[in-house]
Amino acid sequence: MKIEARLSRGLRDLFPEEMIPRQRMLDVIRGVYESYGFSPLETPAVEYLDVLSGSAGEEAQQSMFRVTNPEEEALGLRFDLTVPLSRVVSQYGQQIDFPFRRYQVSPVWRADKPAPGRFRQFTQFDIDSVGAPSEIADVEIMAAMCDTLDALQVGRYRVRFSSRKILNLLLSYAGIPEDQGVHVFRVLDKLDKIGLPKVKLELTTGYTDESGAPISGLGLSDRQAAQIETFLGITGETRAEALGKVRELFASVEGATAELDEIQTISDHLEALGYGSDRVMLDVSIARGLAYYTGPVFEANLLDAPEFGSVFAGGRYDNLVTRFGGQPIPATGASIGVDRLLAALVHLKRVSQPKTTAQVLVTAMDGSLMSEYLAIAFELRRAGVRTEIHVGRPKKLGKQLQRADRLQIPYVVIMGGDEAARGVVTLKQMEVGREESETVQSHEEWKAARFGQQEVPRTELAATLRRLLGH
RNA sequence: GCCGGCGUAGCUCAGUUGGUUAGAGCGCUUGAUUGUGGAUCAAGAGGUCCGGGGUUCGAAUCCCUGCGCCGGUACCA
Repeated sequence: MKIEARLSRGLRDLFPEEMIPRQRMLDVIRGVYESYGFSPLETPAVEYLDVLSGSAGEEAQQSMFRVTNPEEEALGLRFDLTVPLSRVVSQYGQQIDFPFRRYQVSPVWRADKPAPGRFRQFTQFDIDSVGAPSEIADVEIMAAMCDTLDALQVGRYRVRFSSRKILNLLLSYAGIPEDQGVHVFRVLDKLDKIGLPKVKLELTTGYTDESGAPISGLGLSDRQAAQIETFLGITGETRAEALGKVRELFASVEGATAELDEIQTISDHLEALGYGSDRVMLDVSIARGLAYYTGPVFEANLLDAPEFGSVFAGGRYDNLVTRFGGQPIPATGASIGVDRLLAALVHLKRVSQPKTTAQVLVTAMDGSLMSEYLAIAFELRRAGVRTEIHVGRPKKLGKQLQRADRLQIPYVVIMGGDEAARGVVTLKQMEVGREESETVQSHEEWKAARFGQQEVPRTELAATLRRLLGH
């Protein structure tokens, strides 16, 4: 019986044209993280189900992939890297040198409905400082976010930050019970997506959307909704200006001054380090859906591709390890959505997607010269040039050149009996012909022109290629 | 999860009120050109018409059902 070759929904294979820019991207991110002294950690893809779900409860488990082992224990695939980190910190507490500053790049799984740019397996690249109560740790995370986005050359971007503490002040200000906070924050988090009018309706009476689906409201009063609207309306050209308006609004709220002073400190440090309000904004409408955040929260968007949403986000979570029964350990960090960011950069045409890593193709035209072709290829490899030699069935030169063209291999080495006798090879730069083909009409002319070709003494081939490739 | 739309060649799609042997463009392979990519021309390969069941003399076409994809919405620890 024939089995159909196929993948379960939401999963995908990554071909070379996706993997090559992706690996470059991971290298760049790793470089920035290591420049801050973060160190690598790896944990298994599979964890005990109760470790993963913890206090999150049943609803957390519906989008989790479940797994069983031969002992029939209840296991699941991790859905983020923060929960495994908190497990590690709890499990090895005594042996870890705090602050534990680690990075981790790994796939995670969520059994959500797939959507454009959204898959059931995707890769996160996280940094976190665990055991770091100081707001300096938060400053570093935000600075690292900026440095990473700069290094990736993503174009214009904006990091926005706020704090759960500011949102808690909002609850006091509007007279909303603390236990309703997470629900209110969840609605506020949708502001970018659904807009203010719908947010207000969802906070109060609820509504029926365009498709006829009923959206239940939280039952806040009109007055409370109006207070929240005033709060959400706070903007400023600079962080200082926005912060001033928050101070003004919350002047009568108990404890507001101390909480807001912390934001001030973060902002001052960022300013001193050159992370100005053009890149890092204070935006009090940033809520982040996750319930576990306790302090500053951050979110980065690409200004040229806003439809991709936040590509890099995080915050402070001081209580996460308490679910394992330990003492609270202050922690802060951020996570980059590798797949989403790459999709955005592809969309913006900011990454090239070659189908091969090869820089040179050594063609095999004359079977009697095969050992010479091999010698050339290995000579180039030993000189640090990524080289492919024709290993397919014997083919005409035209077919071999066609492969170089399709795979976007920039250079081709051609050597027939003629060149061999004279101790030279023909080095062809493929891009020249690609440009000239626009104007060439007849095939005879095309062949005769031999675009981008030069003869190079065999002994100088490696040095010439190294120079052309900028080594 | 819920609402709506759509499943025909590798891709994008056409296919008459249900009627012979299911088509087009692009792509692919081969050749024209046995040492030159693009263009052009010629020839060729490629299909369980998403699966299953039903109606009918006859189903890609109509009905039921399962699956998948797309859009919206909910959820997102």
